[in-house]
Amino acid sequence: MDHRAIAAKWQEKWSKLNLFRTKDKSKKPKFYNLEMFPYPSGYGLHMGHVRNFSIGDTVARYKRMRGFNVLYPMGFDAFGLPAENAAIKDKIHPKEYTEKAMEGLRKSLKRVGLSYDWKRELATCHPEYYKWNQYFFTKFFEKGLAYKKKAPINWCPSCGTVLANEQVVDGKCWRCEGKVEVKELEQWFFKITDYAEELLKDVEKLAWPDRIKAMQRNWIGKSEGTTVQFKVAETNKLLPVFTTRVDTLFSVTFLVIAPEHPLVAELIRGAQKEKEVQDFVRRVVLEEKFDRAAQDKEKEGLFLGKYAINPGTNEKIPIWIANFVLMDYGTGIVMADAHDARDRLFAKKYNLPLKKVLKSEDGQDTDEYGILYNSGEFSGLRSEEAIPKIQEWIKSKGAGERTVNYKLRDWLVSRQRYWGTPIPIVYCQKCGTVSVPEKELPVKLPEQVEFTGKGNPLANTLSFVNTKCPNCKSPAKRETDTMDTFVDSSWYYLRYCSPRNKKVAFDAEKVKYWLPVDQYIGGAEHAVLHLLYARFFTKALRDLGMLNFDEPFTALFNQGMVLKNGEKMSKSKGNIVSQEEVEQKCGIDIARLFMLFVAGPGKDIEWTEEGVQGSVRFMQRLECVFEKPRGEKTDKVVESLLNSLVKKVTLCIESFELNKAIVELMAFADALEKRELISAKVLEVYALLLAPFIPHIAEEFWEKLGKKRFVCTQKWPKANDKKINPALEYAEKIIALFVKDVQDVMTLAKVQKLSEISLFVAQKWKHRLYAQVKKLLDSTRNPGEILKALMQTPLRKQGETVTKIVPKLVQDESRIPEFVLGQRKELQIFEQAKQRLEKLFGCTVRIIKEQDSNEPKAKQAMPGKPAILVK
RNA sequence: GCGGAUGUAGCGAAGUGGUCAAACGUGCUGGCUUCAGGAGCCAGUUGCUUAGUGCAUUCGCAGGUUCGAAUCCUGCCAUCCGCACCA
Repeated sequence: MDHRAIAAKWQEKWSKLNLFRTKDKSKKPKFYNLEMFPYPSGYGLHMGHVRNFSIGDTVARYKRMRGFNVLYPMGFDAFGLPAENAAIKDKIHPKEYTEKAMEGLRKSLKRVGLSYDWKRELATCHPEYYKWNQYFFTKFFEKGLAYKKKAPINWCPSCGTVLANEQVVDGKCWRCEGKVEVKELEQWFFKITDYAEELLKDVEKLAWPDRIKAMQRNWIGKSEGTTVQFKVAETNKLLPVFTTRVDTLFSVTFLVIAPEHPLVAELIRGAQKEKEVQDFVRRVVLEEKFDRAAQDKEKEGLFLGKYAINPGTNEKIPIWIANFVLMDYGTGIVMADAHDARDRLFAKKYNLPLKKVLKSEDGQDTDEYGILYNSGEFSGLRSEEAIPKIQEWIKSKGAGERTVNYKLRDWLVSRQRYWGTPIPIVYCQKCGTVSVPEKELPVKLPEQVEFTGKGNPLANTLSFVNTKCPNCKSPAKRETDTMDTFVDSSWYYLRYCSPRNKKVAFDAEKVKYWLPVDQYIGGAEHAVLHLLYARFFTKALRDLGMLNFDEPFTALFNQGMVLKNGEKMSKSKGNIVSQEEVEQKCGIDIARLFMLFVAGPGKDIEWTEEGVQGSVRFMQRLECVFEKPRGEKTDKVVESLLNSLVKKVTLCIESFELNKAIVELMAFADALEKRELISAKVLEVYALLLAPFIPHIAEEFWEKLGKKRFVCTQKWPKANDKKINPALEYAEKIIALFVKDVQDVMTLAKVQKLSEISLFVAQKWKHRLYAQVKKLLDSTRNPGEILKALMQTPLRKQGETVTKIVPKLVQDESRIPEFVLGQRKELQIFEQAKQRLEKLFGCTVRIIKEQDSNEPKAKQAMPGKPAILVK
């Protein structure tokens, strides 16, 4: 088979007939299946992408066959730094670079045979798209959700721009891994902190991987505690301190303030230590923030020469500044006590007093929750009791209150780069900061700019900077920062519902129909970046009255990476296996099949030639199977296997266990190879089941079977689930078990005597009986006849009978049904079971009543027990 | 330190209280077929043993619950990921 030709053939047919175009109206239930859209980097598609998208495509195709109206779109996250860096380096305009890359990516994606609705394609760098980024920005601005402030921010010198907190990893830039510095700059922020509580709370509602949910919770970092106001001695100044351990209040012997805290300057103004403190602050602050945060960093501090009053003890305690206190957590001031390891270290170094106030139940020193002493009226209380009481007491004194603190910071969205959405703000001397009204949007990115690699090209483009105030029409200047590209990806899933609409960002009716996304698929690298921002956007737009749901992605699946030689594929390591290469070598269906088969879709996999060979062989076997002569009738065994195959494959896809589904499909090919009687009907159903996994080849098979239209538009097969008497079913299961053993014994041991078989079976039965009886009692209404048969079965090796065991299992005797049925009825059940077994196994089954065995032992063991013999 | 996961043949990976631990794939060993093969078929791949059956051991380690545990509970150990001087 020429896999490349087949793939091309069917891709063309699908596309010609717009087979995957999605309608916005349908009587079918909707299913929004979405993959994180790719960044068009110009390096093309590698197997990591192919795996990711194949998983989504398999689900989409399956859901379509199951009768869902499936929205399965694709687009490009097209703004971003690499395009701009290419412009500086290779003198290609970012627009050109990006369009080229998208063109290449689009072609590659189509060659993978992914069933996207390409009519809905979008690219975030097009003005028709980013216009709405700007629209949302102005709405956020009006509502106070977007604001500008001067703050110390993360600056990446190599990217020449600021970064959000989420984009700093280990003190390094998430993109270029360059060292991040701290700068004081005026920047635009989105007020994501307003949603901290809701973002945290709603994590519980999500059908997301635990890992991702934990990371989100962790990032939001809620901690409940107390803000205590420490009065500066001999003044009315208050120093607010956040603590989670207010039970150690009476242990506080000094305060420590972050050096860059604005109150520091105020405290020392005019004091004799002023100069010394300023020098210290300058030195510490100049140190890079992320070096300073290193755990093994030597703790350094300086006494300010001032004192505060501990509201617990009313004692005068010294105020220090130190490098280990973080400005951006809590209030930037900590109360230092003897029950914190860091504070103790610091106190030791500078000879500060310490005072213990906690001990454990057994009188030992402890830093954990314990029993208070030396704590005034709270002595003797346990920490858990003391905390709320101290909070109350402090509140009544006006010296503080219960507070909740979050680690989450506001989202810094300004970027000093060209290739992004211009922030739609104008600075007017008269009117101040003015947002651009909707009718003047989009503020287009000027194309005639110079890429020098120094500074923001927009800031150097006067024709862009100089404008008129939208209010008063007097000369004004534009904001030259662009938006973080994560703004683009925070709402693209809404745009897919109406991608060409020029009047609104998204058609409310259509969004109401399609959203939220039923299945989102993507890598774990966006655990706190994109996923948190998108959640925030959804909630913010809801509060602007534009959406009526709280969470954008109901279910999330993290696919694993594709490794080569144990490492993630990357350009720099030179271990990229490209889509093109694989398509040439073995065909895209085989590659897809391999990646879905080799491990669960959530695990990392290694790309190996040997592994792919397995899929090649399976494909060859499939070809043989589909070329076998076909009859009218089908082997009964095949029919039964097919029925259970349908059930299993359906179940596996539903639970994202695509690897297991393929295992079942492989096993069925084996069975077909060994059988002679196969009807066309069986192969048709088989082709349907294969279709989501190997879409092109399955179409080819379908055609070979003489079927019209497409396999991918057919209905998913239904398993034949006949309702049967549960008692009968049970008898059948037991007999099936019997039959298997008898077969084993007879074929392997070549033993003819039934008594020997009985012995063998009886031994094997013991443990099975427990299970069966247990299940029987749980699941069957009237299992008397079978139970009786079971209970009469002696278990000779252990000298036990079922009768002895059953009461142990069931305390409630009443649950054991009465045995009203006699021997004759019992045989009748076996007779019925026999008939069904014959169907099932396609062989002759005879019921034999044991008589006249020569072996006395066996006779004793199996008195008159019906057995089944297979021929 | 906090949080999340994972631990089963040489490797990848099934099995999550009971028919059988190791399906399926790959690798390796032997045999058959072939001019040849990076092709196909058959057998084997924890140990002892058999003409065939069988017996013992085994799911990171140690306990516990159960008639019965890879599976449930407790405690350790190892690996991976995220956060971290978070007060």
